[in-house]
Amino acid sequence: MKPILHRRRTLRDVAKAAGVSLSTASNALNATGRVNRQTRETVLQIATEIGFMPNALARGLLSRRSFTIGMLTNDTYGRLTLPMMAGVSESLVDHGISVFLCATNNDPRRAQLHLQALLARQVDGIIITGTRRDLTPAVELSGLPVPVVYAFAEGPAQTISFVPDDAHGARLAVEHLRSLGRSRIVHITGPMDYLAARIRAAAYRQICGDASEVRYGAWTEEWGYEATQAIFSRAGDRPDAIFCGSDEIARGVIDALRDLELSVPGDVAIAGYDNWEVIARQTRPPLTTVDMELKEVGRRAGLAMLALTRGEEIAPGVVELPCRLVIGRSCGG
Amino acid sequence: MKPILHRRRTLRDVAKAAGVSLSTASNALNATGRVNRQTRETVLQIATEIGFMPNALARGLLSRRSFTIGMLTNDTYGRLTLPMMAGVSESLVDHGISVFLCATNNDPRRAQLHLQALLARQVDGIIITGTRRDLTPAVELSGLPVPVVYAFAEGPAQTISFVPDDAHGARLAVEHLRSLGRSRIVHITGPMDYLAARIRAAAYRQICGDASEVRYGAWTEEWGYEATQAIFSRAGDRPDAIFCGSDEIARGVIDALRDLELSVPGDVAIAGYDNWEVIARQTRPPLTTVDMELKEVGRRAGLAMLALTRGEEIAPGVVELPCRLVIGRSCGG
DNA sequence: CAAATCTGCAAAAACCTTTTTGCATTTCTC
DNA sequence: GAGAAATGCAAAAAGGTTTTTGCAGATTTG
Repeated sequence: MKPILHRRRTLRDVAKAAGVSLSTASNALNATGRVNRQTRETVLQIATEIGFMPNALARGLLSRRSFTIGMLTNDTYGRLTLPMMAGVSESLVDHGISVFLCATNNDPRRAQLHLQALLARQVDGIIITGTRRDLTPAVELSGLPVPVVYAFAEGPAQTISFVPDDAHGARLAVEHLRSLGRSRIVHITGPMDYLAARIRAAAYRQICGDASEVRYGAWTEEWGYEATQAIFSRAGDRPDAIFCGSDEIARGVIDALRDLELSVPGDVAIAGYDNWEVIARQTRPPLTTVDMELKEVGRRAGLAMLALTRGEEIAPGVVELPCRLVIGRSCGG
Repeated sequence: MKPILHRRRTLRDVAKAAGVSLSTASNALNATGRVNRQTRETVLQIATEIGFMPNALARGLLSRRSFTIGMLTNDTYGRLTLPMMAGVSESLVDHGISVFLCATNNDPRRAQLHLQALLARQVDGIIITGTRRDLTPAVELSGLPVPVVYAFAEGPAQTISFVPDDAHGARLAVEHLRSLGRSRIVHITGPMDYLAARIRAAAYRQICGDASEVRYGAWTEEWGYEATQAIFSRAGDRPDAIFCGSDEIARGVIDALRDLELSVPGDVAIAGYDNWEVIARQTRPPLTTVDMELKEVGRRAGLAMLALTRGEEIAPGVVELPCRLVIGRSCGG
């Protein structure tokens, strides 16, 4: 298939058709300078008639702003990136900014390649997103000629980052469980080398005090199953609630409880984390879980970027954004 | 934080530092024209020294090719888009092409907005991705000044589309089940208004003939559970295998079988569809499932786009790409 | 009514790169 | 050693837009 590539219309076409000069046509379209009302209307009408659309390349060349930004992600799966992307887009599309998405696949060489390409394209800024908040970027980013913002990843000192408030998320879940009368709550979560896991565990410990018990492992269903088996096979008091570090873990936990012939939430209440809809909503019972509001994280990062590209100053630091508790049926109440 | 925005280096800077004219500098860097070896080396060295990087905007303005493409998606969740995006990127990044990702959220107004922006940015082409192959795009795309390619969506006549070969995927699963000695296979799948569901069902029917039974419903775990309950609560022969239209359905089916105290794969073998890793691998037992090779779909779409932007001709039509069977333990064997 | 102000438009410069053309030198050929 | 060819570089044009400057003619002011 060979598409008909009719040459795109330029300002010159508009000017010629309207019988005015380039500058007048430009002024008319942008409502700048001094243009007679009648003239302006003629130009506007002709512009829409022939489908004129200003060439963003030429514009960017002149203004030294491309009205584009780059987003570098190492997420191959998309579960974190796309919601954030939606937030970024949402905050920027109305300001005429488009987003280059670059998947690095955790390959430093590829990341470097993408970065070079973005800079060559004169992006106005770069947003780095990670799959965990304590991941060092695969590429050197200091001394760039454009502002950098981190989303779902903590940048180095003197940079700006937006991350979910893990402590807040953990408190939401744990306090919800306690408000429902549960007192023997254990916490099954992911690997200890995840900063997010440690922060959530600390928040949980602060609330539950001496009664607290944290089990670090993996972000998998299997680990949730295994940990639950271990917990319920030993002697002594049995927990009446489990706060899980992810919805996948929660799912494994519920599976194990079913095999142990314990009811959820009757015998044990379960709280998840992530609000990964496909899991959370389809688990039986549907999970009560913590939503990290990734879209909002993206939106805030986009807004910060917008301010920076305008030359406004923003205080560096890590901004922690509140989470939201999604009520399912796994905690009862 | 106010970043230090040291002005980006231009070719003029290089030329001045090297003591040559703009044209010579350009020729030296691009290995065009006639340039003395010594001069060229000097220019090259200075260019790397001061970190010169040609301005893609200026380049694009001149060459009338921006070396960018736009990707329009209505997938909010990201499960389909990001793998395809990775494939698209992979086939294009080495040719110096970057990708604008635009999430339309199924909102025609937003889609139109993104489309306008892409055209203004002089993209060399547009890739449309859908969440199902029979989805009409939210925006008018005929008569565009740039080539359009569809990925995981069938475009109208005279366009180019790449989709997974649903019939092939279904055959892979069903024939695998049969090769393991299963003969009473039922098919539980999603809504009948999905073309993909109908194609897979037809392929399944062709193999199983009179013994075939298709249950259309929803792409959910719940539906899988419910359909399984219905099938096994009636009188007559019980199936020894279930071919599921999605991994989520498969999961619901397995759940139901467990409640019926039937073993998987001992009593009933289960095949899924999608190879949605988080589900497929973490189900107990891990699913044998069909992978649609989304990355390859994206890669092929990218390659087609590349050819089109070079002015090569490509025959229109729907290209169906083979699927791959991923062996888990849910079918035994 | 002369001077000052305002109005409407055009010309030209600028953004940064690539490519074509042109002009001196130098090197080769007979 | 004279004409032809090759070499090395610079100047200029082009791509599409925005913005500054300039210049007439119309209108207002004292």
